[in-house]
Amino acid sequence: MLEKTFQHIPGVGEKTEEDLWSQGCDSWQRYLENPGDFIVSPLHRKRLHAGVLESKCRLEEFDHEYFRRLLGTSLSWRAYNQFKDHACYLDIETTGLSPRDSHVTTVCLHSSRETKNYVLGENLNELKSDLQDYGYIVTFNGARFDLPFLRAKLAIPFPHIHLDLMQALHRLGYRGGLKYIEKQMGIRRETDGVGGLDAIHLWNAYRYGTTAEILGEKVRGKEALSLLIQYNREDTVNLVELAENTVKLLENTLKTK
DNA sequence: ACTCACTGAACTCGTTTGCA
DNA sequence: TGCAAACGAGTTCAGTGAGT
Repeated sequence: MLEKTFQHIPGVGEKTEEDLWSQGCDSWQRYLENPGDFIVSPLHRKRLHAGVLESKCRLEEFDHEYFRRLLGTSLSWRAYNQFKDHACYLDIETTGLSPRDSHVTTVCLHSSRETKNYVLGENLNELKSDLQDYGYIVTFNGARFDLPFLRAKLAIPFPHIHLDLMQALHRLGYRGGLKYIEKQMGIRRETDGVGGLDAIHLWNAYRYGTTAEILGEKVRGKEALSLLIQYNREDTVNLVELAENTVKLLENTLKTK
């Protein structure tokens, strides 16, 4: 999908890209082979040629910062398939909603290579350097929650291409939270019924020895942490199927245009 | 409960097109 | 070549909604 995208080239918008596609110009390669076959204004021709050549080079180098800058948030999904091997899926749990008076308690980072959990007071400080191994991040509502939280609390920069599935699914007409949309798409989870507020209770049960009542069961200590990690892990691992479905659906909306 | 990035509508401004 | 109309990209801003 990325290699048929022209909108990231400065001066080229949705209309010009649609116009190129309707003329049969459906990839960078096709444009470079026979640029004269396609009717575009002289200004667009100049920009397209330079833009397509540069895009090809940057993709060969997997220059995620280049594509992050030019694709922006609404088109980041188009780079998903090309950057899948460089992608990680991220979800965090915290003690509240605001970074001002809350902490990050656990984080899960999932990729094709490994699934790693980070826990406050244990290995949370490893997250920042581990993230440098990736060029693409997938989250659910991460643009407004996970990433700003990590920036504020752990000073983590995010030069990655970011696919926020909530925003992408919103454009497809899906409303509601992660668990609700998972159900709609037939994605199952072991920790069904556990929510974000429970994650706070589980952390307190682990850290301060209080008792948390989760799905009618009383848990505390290591058992509470173990359930919190499992919940965090499922939130993250399920993003893979959700991302695959979302990107396919977005591709279909373009085909039916 | 609190936060703020994103969306979409409305607008501006530069470019292209069509005609004489 | 010059002009006016049409088009499209970019910018601004208010409202929305889901995370723990």
